[in-house]
Amino acid sequence: MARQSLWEDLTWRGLVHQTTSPDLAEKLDSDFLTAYIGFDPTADSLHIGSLLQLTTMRRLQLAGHRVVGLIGGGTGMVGDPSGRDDERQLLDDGTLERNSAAIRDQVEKFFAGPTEGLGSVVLLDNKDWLRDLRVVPFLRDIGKLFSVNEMIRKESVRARLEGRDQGISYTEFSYMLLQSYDFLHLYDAEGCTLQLGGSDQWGNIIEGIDLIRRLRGGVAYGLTSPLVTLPSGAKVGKTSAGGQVWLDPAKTSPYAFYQSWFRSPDDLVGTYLRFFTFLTHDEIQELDRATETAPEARAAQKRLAEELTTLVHGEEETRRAMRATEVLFTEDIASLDEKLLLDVLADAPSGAGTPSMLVRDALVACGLAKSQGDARRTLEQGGAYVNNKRVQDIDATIDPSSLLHGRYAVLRRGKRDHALLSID
RNA sequence: GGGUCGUUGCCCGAGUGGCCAAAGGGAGCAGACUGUAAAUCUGCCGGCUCAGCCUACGGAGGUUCAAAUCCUUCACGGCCCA
Repeated sequence: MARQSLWEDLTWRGLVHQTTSPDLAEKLDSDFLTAYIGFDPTADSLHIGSLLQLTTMRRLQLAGHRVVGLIGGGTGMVGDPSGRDDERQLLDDGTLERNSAAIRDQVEKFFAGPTEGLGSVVLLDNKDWLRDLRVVPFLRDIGKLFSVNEMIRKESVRARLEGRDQGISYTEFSYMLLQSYDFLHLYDAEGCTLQLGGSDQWGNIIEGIDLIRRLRGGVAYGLTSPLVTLPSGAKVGKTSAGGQVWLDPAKTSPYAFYQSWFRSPDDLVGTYLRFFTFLTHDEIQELDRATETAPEARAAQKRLAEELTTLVHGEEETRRAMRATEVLFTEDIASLDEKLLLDVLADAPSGAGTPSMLVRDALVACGLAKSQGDARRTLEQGGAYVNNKRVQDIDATIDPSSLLHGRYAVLRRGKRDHALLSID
């Protein structure tokens, strides 16, 4: 059967930032390639930046290509200078090991499920071939092919050379060689001819392609996608607390995950739908129109949040998040039965209190305010709510008769952050 | 190794003996406006038992009635020289 053009789809979605060769478009649609994409084990979970890499892998897989997910257990020992203005803190082996394992699990989970008719997915860790590299042969065979003149012209390096305060260590300077070597290795061992990455990986990718050409006379390709921190440099997918949005439900609850997408600004929601979801072009365009004609309904944001939460956390968690979203912002919250109330707030921070305690103490106890002063300020400024009713008196207490089911109070700070206070 | 400059609050960055919890900007928080959006405007933005007190200007020690500011020393980093 005629394949739907992957290239056209990627282009339409805005996922193509740069390619190393115009031939790639043709290749992607006519051949079955093996492509790889790297994941840095710098934390014990992937975040939504890497979600883009996962979905892109998925798109290739759906088109029948074979994809290799490469965990950077070896390169993680060195640190990629790309896009950083300071030297990386090196992780110790134990941490690296744990991070690699956690990320491996997440990637595996993401690709779990029926695989019929799809390209295969392989997970590898570059420590398996980098760890035991021997210095002298490496310098002789690989290092020889790199020109320092060229390397220091790379943006990632130059920024650090010109920076007044921060230099670059030889260790990080060598990173490029290792990533290039990865590509060479995968070319040899897996027949991999395409590397995907964020646009900040461009420099590293073309060095790898060069290496393959010079050492093997082979042709390999690179395809970069835009960085998710987009146009206006907007705060993409930060939680309302300003933190990173993780894929690990223990680090970012499914509810918080859902909410972070639900709050996408109008002018970016269309981009996100294209980047992250597998909705059809028609569906997306329809949502674009909805945003234009009835922005207050936030149909696009809703759909985005629903799709992505399902993709990452599954249907059950998504249902819970949606249900919580429906009641959490009105005084109707008092009408929820106890089980549903607890269910809905299961992901929110919580704290224990005593009857008639000061509201400001309660805010701190639940973690909604980080200090007494902070809580006091929130009250003064009219940003504090108990059971979605605004409270402004600094010395207000929790009225025992207003407790839900005799022992709960739902605290809220500002428009969006909730917490559950339980009274013994 | 030598010389020199630097290390300030979440980040950038002023401050070179008292008027400094420390200018300015950014980020963040709250409010108005609203749609759990953006923009704009206003207020806040170390902690506390909050008109006062405590902790802070890389670490330690010292000079002084008084130090982010001066001295000594250590650590880290930039640049130049070897």
